[in-house]
Amino acid sequence: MSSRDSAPPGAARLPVTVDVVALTVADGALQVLLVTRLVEPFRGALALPGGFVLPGETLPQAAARELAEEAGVEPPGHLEQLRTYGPLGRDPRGPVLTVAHLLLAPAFGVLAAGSDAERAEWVRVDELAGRSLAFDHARILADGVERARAKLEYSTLATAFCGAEFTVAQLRAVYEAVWGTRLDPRNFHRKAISTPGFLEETGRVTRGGTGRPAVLYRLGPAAGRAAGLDPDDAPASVPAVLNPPLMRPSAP
Amino acid sequence: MSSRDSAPPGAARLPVTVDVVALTVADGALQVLLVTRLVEPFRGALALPGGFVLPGETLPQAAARELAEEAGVEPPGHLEQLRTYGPLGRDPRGPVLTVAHLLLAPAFGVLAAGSDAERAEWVRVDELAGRSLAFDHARILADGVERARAKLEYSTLATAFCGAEFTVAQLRAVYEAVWGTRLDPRNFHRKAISTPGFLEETGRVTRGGTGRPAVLYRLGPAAGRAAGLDPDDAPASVPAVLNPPLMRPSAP
DNA sequence: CGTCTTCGTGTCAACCTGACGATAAGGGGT
DNA sequence: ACCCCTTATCGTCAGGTTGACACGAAGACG
Repeated sequence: MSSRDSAPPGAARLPVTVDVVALTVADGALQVLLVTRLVEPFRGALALPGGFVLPGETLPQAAARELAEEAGVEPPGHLEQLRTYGPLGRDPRGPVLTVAHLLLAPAFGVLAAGSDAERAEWVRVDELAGRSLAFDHARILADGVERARAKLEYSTLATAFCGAEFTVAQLRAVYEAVWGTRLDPRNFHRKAISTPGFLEETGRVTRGGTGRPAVLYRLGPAAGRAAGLDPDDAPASVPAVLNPPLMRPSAP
Repeated sequence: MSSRDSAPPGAARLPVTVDVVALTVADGALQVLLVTRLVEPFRGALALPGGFVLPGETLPQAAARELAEEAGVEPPGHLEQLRTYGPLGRDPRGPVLTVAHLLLAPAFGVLAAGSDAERAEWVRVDELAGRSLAFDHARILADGVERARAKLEYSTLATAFCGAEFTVAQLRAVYEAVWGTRLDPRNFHRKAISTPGFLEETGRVTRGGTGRPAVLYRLGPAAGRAAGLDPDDAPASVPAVLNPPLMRPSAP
């Protein structure tokens, strides 16, 4: 018998949460926003920011609200859905479905925790090896990092880690931090410049830094800018303009 | 205040469904399994097979059960999660969360609908242009097809459409059907053969067909075979062994 | 005015792709 | 047995892309 009847007979009504893997690049390293849990279960453990979806909320809205509550700011950057986990075997209190999201953003400061808010902080991903997270958040984080690494290969998403204007060297630093590798500056420069629609010259250059000044670019027309908090968060929102892709080096 | 308390205060408990984009290649075309709805809403309309998640079920279990109920068979092939579609604005009865899945399988027969079961049938994707599906299933289907097209580029998933043993020409036919393009048989053969770990010779050849007999292959060791109904459906279950990828031709 | 540092351009071999010719190996008709 | 048709597999070759690396450009600093 078909089970899409108007009144689901034995259908489960599940509590639904959103968890956010918020990544940024700072100090030359990939960092993730984590909170210290103040309540059971997993009290005192590190966890991804997140919480229950409220009635009348869309998923991106819930993700943005939780980020705002726990980091204290309206986060910029690119937000996309990552994957759904559950509902069994991931919360000791019972079945819970969680829709994980991925946020790629320029470094932004987190508000010091006020009163009962969970304390949020940036943690270097490479220093999390071995440390355990609450729930199944270690796996969700691993999936998010892998998604980010893969997306840099064939999309222009690396620019989501940069500000509005950036140099080719800053963009390269993003790739190096996310992939954990070193890239040849000259070859990277050639690929970035020669990819049509990737970078758009602003006409301005950096000033005051050490070494020769660098030309400033912004994200070119080929990429759909500002996927931001698009309520209809399209999966193909970032087109694959890097064709052929910029591949991460496999073996050293 | 943090909202991951043990008793969610105003947290929504949502009905959750799974919908399955089941794709196969038959008659040289990409086809999708659709059912005709027998109940409101969208009575009489075409829809993806799917239904409510039952208590105590995992998501892949629910997807497999719905497929079995509506197609009448235990489907083989590769099942993976596609994406979750938000609770708002997609079902006239109210908020419903649906976790869409993607099944890539060799052609299998669907049981003629028994009694009250919805009638399931294979429909060519290219003949669906313009026709509308129930709920937001048109968009889910589009996302699933796009995911399948993209995955063929850098993974060995095309073999999920084939049986245990197949020829290079059959594999090429899968690419041509999914991408809707023609590929040069000689260049495709070279790429498929020269990719390490992709194909493994069985030592046997086809018999009886027209033309020169072809060598039979099976999926090589580089790919994690049988992602099937893995309860812990890993997202990175299919490694990117096609490096550099096999790119679909862009513009003629 | 050197020197240091980083930015940007050029060069070159190795590799990969797309286009396409050539050969191999069956089946079917005469 | 032979020709012909079809499909599979192997080669060849020009053009584009990558990785490695030399070299000039342009500011900061002593």
